[in-house]
Amino acid sequence: MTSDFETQLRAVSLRVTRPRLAVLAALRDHPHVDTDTVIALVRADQPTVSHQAVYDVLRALTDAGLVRRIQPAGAVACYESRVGDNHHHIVCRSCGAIADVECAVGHAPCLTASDDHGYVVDEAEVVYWGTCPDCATDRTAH
Amino acid sequence: MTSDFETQLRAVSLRVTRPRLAVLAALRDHPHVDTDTVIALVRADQPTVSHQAVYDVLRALTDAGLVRRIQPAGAVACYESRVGDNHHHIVCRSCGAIADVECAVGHAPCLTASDDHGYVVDEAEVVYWGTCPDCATDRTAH
DNA sequence: GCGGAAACTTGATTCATTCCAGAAGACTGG
DNA sequence: CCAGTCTTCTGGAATGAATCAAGTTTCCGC
Repeated sequence: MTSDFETQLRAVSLRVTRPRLAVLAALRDHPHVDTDTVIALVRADQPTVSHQAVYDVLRALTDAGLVRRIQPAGAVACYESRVGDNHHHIVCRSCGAIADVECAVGHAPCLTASDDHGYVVDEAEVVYWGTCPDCATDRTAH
Repeated sequence: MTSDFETQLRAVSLRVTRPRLAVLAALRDHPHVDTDTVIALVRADQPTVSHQAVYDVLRALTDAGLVRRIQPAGAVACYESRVGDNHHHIVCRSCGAIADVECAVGHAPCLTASDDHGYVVDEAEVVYWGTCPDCATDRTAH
């Protein structure tokens, strides 16, 4: 598993360092975490890692395509390690929880813009907004 | 036109003030502007308006549903006055320009999550990422 | 092992956004 | 038309995620 991360890093020509392995491990175990949480998780394993290193690593991994950065409006940036499978997210308006949603159609016919204004579109991102089960229960229970 | 804004404000039980009218006018004339630009546009008409008032007004108008807040990942918040017509946006990765896209299908069949994880979904937001014509030209011309 | 380059540490800085207290302005009932 | 009341606005300070900068350490090919 650790060696798996190592393989991933080498595949994109990135050096294998402890902070990077720790970040990848943290994201594997905790999907949809914000930067602060990543820092805390990494430090549980490697206490001397600076927050700057985590920001740096997350940027490097995002640029390399190993992790994906998601940032719903009004929330801080979150990261996840699932990439390349075209899935989307549901965000709770109340508590900010994020859940994965498989792309309903796979080949995404609906995600071709009707009028692209001359833009070259390379990705369509879908965010569903709603209320998560916990918050819905709270509201009903009042 | 000004009286039109006044009618809109009264319809949602908001007081009619100069800053609010100026913000609505600015958004009508300039779609997809960030907060700083709104402040500049408002001050062109009402030089004494504080930045805090603009933030306050934008929040009030957003809560009331008169304007819509959009915030693509990695960009500051932008606002637009088109609401209620279920349109989406194309964002240029290079320069951040935003263009409107009509909803391709109207009733949005593709925007029903395949597995909602128990969430109550009330909105599906679509953001297309790509390159705008200007940036595409620059890149080709090199 | 060794040299060069990428990555990390520490600390300060930026900038959008929010918080706060007091003053001003807008609506309601008389 | 006028006073009272409550929302809204002004001005200034504070917050916090994210970035920048300089110097040191670590990694990798040779």
